[in-house]
Amino acid sequence: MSTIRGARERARIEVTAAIKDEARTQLAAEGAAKLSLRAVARELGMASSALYRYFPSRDDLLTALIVDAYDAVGEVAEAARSKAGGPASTHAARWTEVACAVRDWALAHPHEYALIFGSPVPGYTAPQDTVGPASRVGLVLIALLRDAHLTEGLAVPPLGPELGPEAARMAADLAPDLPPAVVAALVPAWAQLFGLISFELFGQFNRVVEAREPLFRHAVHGLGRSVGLLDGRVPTRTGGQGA
Amino acid sequence: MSTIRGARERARIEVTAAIKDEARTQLAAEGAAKLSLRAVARELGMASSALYRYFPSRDDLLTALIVDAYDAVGEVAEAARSKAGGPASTHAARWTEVACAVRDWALAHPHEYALIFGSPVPGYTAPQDTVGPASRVGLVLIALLRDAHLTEGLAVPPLGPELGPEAARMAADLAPDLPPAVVAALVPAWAQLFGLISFELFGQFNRVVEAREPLFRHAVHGLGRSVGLLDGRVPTRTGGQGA
DNA sequence: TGTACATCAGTGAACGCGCGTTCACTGATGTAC
DNA sequence: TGTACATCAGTGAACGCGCGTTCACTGATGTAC
Repeated sequence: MSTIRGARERARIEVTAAIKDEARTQLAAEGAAKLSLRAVARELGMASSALYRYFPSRDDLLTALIVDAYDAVGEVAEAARSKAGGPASTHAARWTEVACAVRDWALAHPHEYALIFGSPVPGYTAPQDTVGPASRVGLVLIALLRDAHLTEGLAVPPLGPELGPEAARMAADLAPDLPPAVVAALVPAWAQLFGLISFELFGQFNRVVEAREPLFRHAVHGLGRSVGLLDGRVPTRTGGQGA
Repeated sequence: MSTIRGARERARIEVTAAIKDEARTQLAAEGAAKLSLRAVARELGMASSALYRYFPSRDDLLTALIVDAYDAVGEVAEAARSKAGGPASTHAARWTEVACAVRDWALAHPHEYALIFGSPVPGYTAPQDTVGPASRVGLVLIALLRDAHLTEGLAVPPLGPELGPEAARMAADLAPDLPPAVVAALVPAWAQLFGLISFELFGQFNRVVEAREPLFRHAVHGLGRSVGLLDGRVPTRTGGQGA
């Protein structure tokens, strides 16, 4: 009977979720390196050996948390893009909203952020399952730029000749419909966005920056300009709707 | 006798250095979280208790490694600034050389880099001793911009009014002789520079970027422009030698 | 509907490990007179 | 120059801890006939 089998399956899903939730709690309390199966089991009132029915090893639990974290921040970014501003709002504004949403998520989940954007956990190598979720934020940025390219147009950034082949290769891989120069600007901008967040989160801004959100918005606005988004202050306009 | 006391002191200095060297080796092999006093002692052929004559606890050894790492990358940046190009070279070129030197150091010492720019080690909070060394790279960038400001001049970046007070505060703290708008651009640029390096080092560029050095130079060049460095392509020029 | 069997979640004890830190000690190095 | 004493690097045993993982097991849930 599918409902009865469903019951067992539902129980499995619930316990799996409970394990991950408790693991996330411990992550927030102690960090990834100190995450221990025994402590999770203890807190859940189970024998530590029981967890092996759900995750074959500690590393697999870690992998699940990593995938979840990538998915969480990816979802936040996607939501911010589709929600941000009415149709009247500019793509530059949407760009900023996506970046702020990612930052907000990071501030709310610092240890999950560190898990995916901090130093790799020693002795742990990310398996293939993580590469899809890992690219979701990047895909949001690409989609946003594509959208801008097709409507407002983009101020295509300058591109030195020594970067031509790599820009073409990356564009072919990531966004064949965008000018290579835009892709060659976007990839670093993506890294730089997370540099801003990491510095704030990991304490490098302590005793240096006080008004962090305004400075972040300022920098993100600049990043938007660097990838070609028009903000009204730049009158020159290249590309655009099929022109 | 000072030579005899010197002998004891010199021995102390040598053993301290040997401990840190071995600890760095283990850092490179296993990462910071797995660094253990016992393993260091074992490798050195000492009793583990002997290390307590040199470092009162594991955390103090970690702190020493952190300070050393900040100092190492700071020195590399300073050397790159004073060495880069003859007097004929532009400040934009020097900016790029400093950034490349930092990146080269990071690629050569990935675990030491992760120690200072990755996620904080769980349960460890950096003591006061680290704040001086931690700012050395930033100081190099400030000095470079100051130099540019006094000779070539800087294209002062735009600054929204909402950031005015924070920009003024940061400028007063960090570089009272630079325009606040430049400081408000430099601080994020500093974070973004390390964002580029971290993404490369921590694996986010895997399967995305192949020609990493050219892309890095490209992005760093853009960062230089964002803080107002003139690269010949920007004819407008503000500020400058007292003008 | 009832019975025999298979599946599978969860138990609890155990293995073997490495860790940070403390402590009383030995013996060599340095110091004061 | 020689002797008594203080300093200090280094030892080795021990404490108490938590960890990941395995294994034989119990008992409840689901399945086939």
